[in-house]
Amino acid sequence: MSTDTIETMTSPFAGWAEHAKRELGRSGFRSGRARAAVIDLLALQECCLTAQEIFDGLRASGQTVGIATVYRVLDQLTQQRLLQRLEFGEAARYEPILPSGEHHHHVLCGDCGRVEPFADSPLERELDRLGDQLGYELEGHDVVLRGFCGDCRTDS
Amino acid sequence: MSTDTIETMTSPFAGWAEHAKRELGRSGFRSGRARAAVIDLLALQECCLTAQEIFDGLRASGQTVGIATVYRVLDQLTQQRLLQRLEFGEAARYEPILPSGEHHHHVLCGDCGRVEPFADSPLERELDRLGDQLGYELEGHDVVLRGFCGDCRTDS
DNA sequence: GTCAGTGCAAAGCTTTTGCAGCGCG
DNA sequence: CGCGCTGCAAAAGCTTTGCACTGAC
Repeated sequence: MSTDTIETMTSPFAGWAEHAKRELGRSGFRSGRARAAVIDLLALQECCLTAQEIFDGLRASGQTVGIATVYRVLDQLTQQRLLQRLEFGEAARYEPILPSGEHHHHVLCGDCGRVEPFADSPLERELDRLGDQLGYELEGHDVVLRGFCGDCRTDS
Repeated sequence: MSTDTIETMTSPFAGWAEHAKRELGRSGFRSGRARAAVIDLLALQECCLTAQEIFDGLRASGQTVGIATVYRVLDQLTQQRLLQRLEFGEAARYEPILPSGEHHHHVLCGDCGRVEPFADSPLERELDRLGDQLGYELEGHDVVLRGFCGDCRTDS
């Protein structure tokens, strides 16, 4: 509150921090400084972060949180289905799961390294259909597109 | 050669070993015992393997190959676009890329841990369409479905 | 003969675990 | 005031790198 910037207001994860804390309380977790800091930082993002990025981000804002605690918090939140764990390349990335069930996937540029989110309903329907077809009770799915973005593409 | 089993004949990656070796030669790589062993083992698989599984598999068949060499070979093959690197969970997995461009995706069971391949043309078309729509020149994509297989599902 | 290919051991990273102390409920 | 939450340091994977030696061309 108080001095939130425009960026904060337009974050796709607005309201998620409160949701997450409420859910944790409901599940019997106690509240703590470090966990609140991690949750608040995640809620301000546009897209997914690594544990190290979270650790550095908190450091930069003057908050000291042990890296082990960052990992523990990410693990708890993932198990409570409040975070989605993503695995591209080096380190695992995490991003909030919205209570609405809305979610997106990622497209990576192999040249500049950018990670962009995108959402698409037909794709979601197709994936659900596939789960049924395979006889699986689906719990989630990841889609990662790799290529070259508009700025980096060669168009040989 | 010599005592190939039926399984070998029906492997989805039949012919890939020769293709891979030919491509490497064409790119100026010299041939070597360890690399040939890794390539031959991969060509016999149904689905993706981890570096450790390859190392153990070679050991089991009496071939000694350093784990570092396994990683180096996997890295070279991936860079030559002869292998696809996949990242679910713990360790990275690798599987042959067929020259025909045919490929499949994976569905994981969260209970028994099984990994099954599946292919679906409508999904591929949808993903290509999305790349265009996003302004990306797509190079590849990964799709991972997570859930519970027919044997493990609860169907509450 | 030269230089890529290989094995072993050591180093590097990400992630997890042990343990002592702090603080929420 | 008990037990969960935290931080630090150590440990535990997976993966990469350094180096000396072997072997392909």
